[in-house]
Amino acid sequence: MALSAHQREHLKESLHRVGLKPTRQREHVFSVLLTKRDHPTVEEVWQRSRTGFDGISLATVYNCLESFVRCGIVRQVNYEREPTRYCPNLAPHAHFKDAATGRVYDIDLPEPVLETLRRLLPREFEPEAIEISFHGKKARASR
Amino acid sequence: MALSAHQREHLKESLHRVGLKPTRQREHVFSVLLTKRDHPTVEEVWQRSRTGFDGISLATVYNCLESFVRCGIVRQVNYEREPTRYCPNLAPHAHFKDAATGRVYDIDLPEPVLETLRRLLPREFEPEAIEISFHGKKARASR
DNA sequence: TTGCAATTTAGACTCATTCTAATTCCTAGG
DNA sequence: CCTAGGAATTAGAATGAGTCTAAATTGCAA
Repeated sequence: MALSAHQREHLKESLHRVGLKPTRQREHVFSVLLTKRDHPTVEEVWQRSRTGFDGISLATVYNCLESFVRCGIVRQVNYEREPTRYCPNLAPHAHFKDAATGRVYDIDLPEPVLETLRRLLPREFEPEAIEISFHGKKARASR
Repeated sequence: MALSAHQREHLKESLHRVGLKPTRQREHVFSVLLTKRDHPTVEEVWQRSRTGFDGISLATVYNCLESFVRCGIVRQVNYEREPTRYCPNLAPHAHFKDAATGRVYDIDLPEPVLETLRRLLPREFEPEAIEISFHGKKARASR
């Protein structure tokens, strides 16, 4: 699925802010991320990118994803030391990993909860990021 | 530093619960973890273990740590995809990683806060574990 | 003692990720 | 339209944490 004019503009500006340029590859990989937001690994992004962008290399997919993280439009998600996953959801959220399927779900994080967490820290700690991940079972078969 | 009789007994029972035996190596590695609770990596545990246990192998340190995790007396701590760290603190706690030094600090997690987090989940999610990690700067030079 | 199962060990292996060096692509200036 | 130069892309090599394998050792129970 191609990017909308709005999405393309957003990508362009975000990249520019850190001195990078939009390219065909970056646009395509970004569209892959937006199209199926299921926290894919690099390998999965690569597979998906190759249909629609013949011959795109794995190294390029690594580079593209890294540039998105650098300019702040994509987050990395790690569970233990499994392959890193990529998430274009910019709102503050936690992740829940279903042990049975391995699927990762976004869990909305209201600001007051974040504030509660920050208040746990002694004064000398100045947090820049908070990562919250749940691990467990998910009932039912809803998507 | 050697294990106290109490600690040795605790280790023995914990291992037995999952069908493992206490060994010289396991006791030594466990004492290393208890002596300096600074979330060491495997490599660091290995270095520390070799003074006091000549010739203990890296593979054994990996095995020992894995057996501790299996029987629930040690937790793994991961930041991004850096080498896994090991933590003998059993109380529910979060971690704060200081960007400047790389040091990891334990942050106490009161039960009510955990409950708040669990309540963020839709009914079909059944969490078994919650991981919380802060990342940021720490002021002052206190330990 | 002996036998046996668990543990330890060295070293080979895996695999996600990073690096390298060569090629290709844009684009601004002529 | 050309061309030069910097950025981006690429294939493949390198890295490094962690896992696996198969052989040696250990500790214990009969």
